[in-house]
Amino acid sequence: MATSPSAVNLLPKQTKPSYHHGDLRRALLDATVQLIEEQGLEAVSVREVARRTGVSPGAPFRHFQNRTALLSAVAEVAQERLVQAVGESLRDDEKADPLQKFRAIGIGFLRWAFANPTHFQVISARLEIEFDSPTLRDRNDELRATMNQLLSQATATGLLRPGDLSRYVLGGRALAYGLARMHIDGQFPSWGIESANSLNESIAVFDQFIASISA
Amino acid sequence: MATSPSAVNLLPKQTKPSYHHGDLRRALLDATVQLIEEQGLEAVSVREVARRTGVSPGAPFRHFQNRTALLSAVAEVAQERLVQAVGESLRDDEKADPLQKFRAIGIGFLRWAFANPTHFQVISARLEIEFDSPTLRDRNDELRATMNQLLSQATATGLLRPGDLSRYVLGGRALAYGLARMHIDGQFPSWGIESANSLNESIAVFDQFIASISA
DNA sequence: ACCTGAACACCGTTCAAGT
DNA sequence: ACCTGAACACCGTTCAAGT
Repeated sequence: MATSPSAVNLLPKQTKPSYHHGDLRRALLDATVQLIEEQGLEAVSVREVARRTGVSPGAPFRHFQNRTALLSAVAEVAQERLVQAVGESLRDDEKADPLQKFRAIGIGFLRWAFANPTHFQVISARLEIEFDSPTLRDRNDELRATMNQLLSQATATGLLRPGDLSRYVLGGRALAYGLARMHIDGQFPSWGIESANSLNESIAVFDQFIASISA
Repeated sequence: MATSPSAVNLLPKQTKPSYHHGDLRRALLDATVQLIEEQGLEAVSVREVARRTGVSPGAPFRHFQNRTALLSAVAEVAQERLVQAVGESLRDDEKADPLQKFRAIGIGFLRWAFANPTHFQVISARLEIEFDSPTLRDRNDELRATMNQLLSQATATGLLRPGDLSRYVLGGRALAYGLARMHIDGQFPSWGIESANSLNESIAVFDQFIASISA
């Protein structure tokens, strides 16, 4: 109750919270996300984040080793949500056949990336810089294993066109990743696709890929 | 002859060229590329580029409006080379069938991107920031038109699986783009693929895509 | 016409000193 | 234990002054 922002009954003169016991780390992450949403990734400076959070320029360095670590932490949170969204998309199609489940992973990825372009951009930027954290690697391994299994099952039930399974997996992943990147890079307009339609079009492209690799 | 760097017969004491008539613009571009190759995109500062070129901190601004414009100019050169490489790849397969030509475009793209990761990264970074130059848009339109034609012909000659042509085109492009991005992002190792093998594997994935969309 | 070099307003990061 | 605020070495960019 004491940490709740709505608990303003005592000491109303304390306008700026001192964060001396509050959750500065979380506040910094929130401010960073908001700053990215307002001004883009490039505009993120540790000083500006500190300013928005009402602390001194040096304060963030008690919680994050450097600017990269701050952005990396934002990416970590974002990736957690992405993985969760993909997982939910998979669970929504629980009764579907293996190939439809494989599709659900890709569609879940696309839906989330298009709905959260800022977060996807941070994830993507992290990949560009950081040489994989162990948690990230584990999650990748897990998801890849799931996709491989699904395609094995699809093969067993005669749903899949013959071919190298892990190359279908990598292909699906690269396709979804490429579409999402093209979106955040603003490439769709120059491909004759209005922004409003880019998710639908991307899903259609992915669906045609799924149809192509069907038996 | 006066502008040739090998014409060092007169005035050997003039160790640092003054660039007062030389091609400072080109020298700055070269220094930028070299800096990116040595230290990465993030390390590019206008001041460091100026330092390496032997000019004052303000000099580059006579040739480029700002840091972004400098990087953008590097990207422009890079993109020219990419387009040229793709064109050559296409011409190498002049006698091939339409679908093989379509394949040649994708493979040419992949080969170039993997052989020139630095340049590809700059191109990709530019897309992230700049809202398409007219030249870029034209080149995109042209290439897309070519790919569409090829798939039309492939359909006419019964080589292509039924489906939406422009979605195959977009799919092929997104797939190649995604694979190239995964490479420069260093994602292949965490996909169980050694860096040395990532081009071959990417080509194999793309080839399996081509096979999938074959009739 | 093209470059210098000082100047300004910023940054990331560190670290003693405060609470 | 956690934050402040001064300090340092950078940056991007501008602009008078030099050649």
